[in-house]
Amino acid sequence: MDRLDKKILRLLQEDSTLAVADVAKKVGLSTTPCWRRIQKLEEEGVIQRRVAILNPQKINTRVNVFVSIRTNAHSHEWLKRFSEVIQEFPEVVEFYRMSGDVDYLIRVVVPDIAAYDAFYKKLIAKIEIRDVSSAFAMEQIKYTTEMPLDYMVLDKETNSSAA
Amino acid sequence: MDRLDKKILRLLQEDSTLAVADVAKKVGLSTTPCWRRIQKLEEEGVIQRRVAILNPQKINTRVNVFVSIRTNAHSHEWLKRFSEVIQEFPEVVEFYRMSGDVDYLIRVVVPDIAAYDAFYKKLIAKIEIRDVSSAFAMEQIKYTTEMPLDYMVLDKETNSSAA
DNA sequence: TGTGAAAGCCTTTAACG
DNA sequence: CGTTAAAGGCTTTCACA
Repeated sequence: MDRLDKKILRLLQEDSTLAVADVAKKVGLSTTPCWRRIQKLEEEGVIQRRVAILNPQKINTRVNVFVSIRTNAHSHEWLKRFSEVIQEFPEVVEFYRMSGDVDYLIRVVVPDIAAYDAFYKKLIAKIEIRDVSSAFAMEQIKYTTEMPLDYMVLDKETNSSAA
Repeated sequence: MDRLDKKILRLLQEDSTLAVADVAKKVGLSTTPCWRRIQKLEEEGVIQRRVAILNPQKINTRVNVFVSIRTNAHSHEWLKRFSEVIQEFPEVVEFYRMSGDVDYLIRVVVPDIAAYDAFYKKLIAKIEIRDVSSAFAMEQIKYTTEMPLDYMVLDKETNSSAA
């Protein structure tokens, strides 16, 4: 991966409907090499997928809840079961194993507090959890799927050659 | 929005490279009406954008940090400034105003703890914050841009008519 | 690796039930 | 609102530098 791949990724992270020819123009390439690069980035799994991002307002999932979970069952078995349970819920859009005093953190999207309560009841009915604490977001000020590309490790461009 | 729009959204949330004809087939429509529906969903802003999702591993942003922020400057001015500062950082991918004892919650993506420390220093150099506490994720178990569509409010399908 | 052009597929429009 | 079919554009491939 080099500077041009990075430019391509930057563009496609913003808008994946861009035509290959347009991407090519913007990065200063003609279509075929640009197409080949995009292809390669997909094969290598750098580009994982292309998706439509929906407006949460319009689909009635405007409330974000962060749920901190503590457990005493630190077994592999419990985590496996917990994982499976969580994956089943489409309301859970993010799920992290944490360091520190909280064991797991999940982000849940729902229309309102009542729906969160229903979700919560369904969750604790399915698996035993020592301690759950919920924090409600009043407002989502920023949300993006664009990752910073500043940390990308680029191949040394010692000259014009590459692998 | 009706049941068919919902199906279309479900498909495009998963994979926006699907050809209109394929979407049409899957929802049991022919291409033109399906195309018109997708067009409308975009115009109405239900579909906000189409983006490429990158693999965090490959672009060296595998570490997620959740930063809880408390402030005593509860003024509109302070929030405006804070917002602007945060938006500037590509490492901040989510930003919420919270209820409860934490005022703001942000998710930061970086390659490692050292990079987080550098980010942290840049942040506090730019704006005064009363209290910052960082929680590191050891593992991202689930991350999806797919929102649950179960809460969507559908038009009453009393018969076959619509607006 | 890059260029330019040809082939084929998809999107988009139009004409019509 | 649905269908079928034609037009135009984009992706993808190929031959070549």
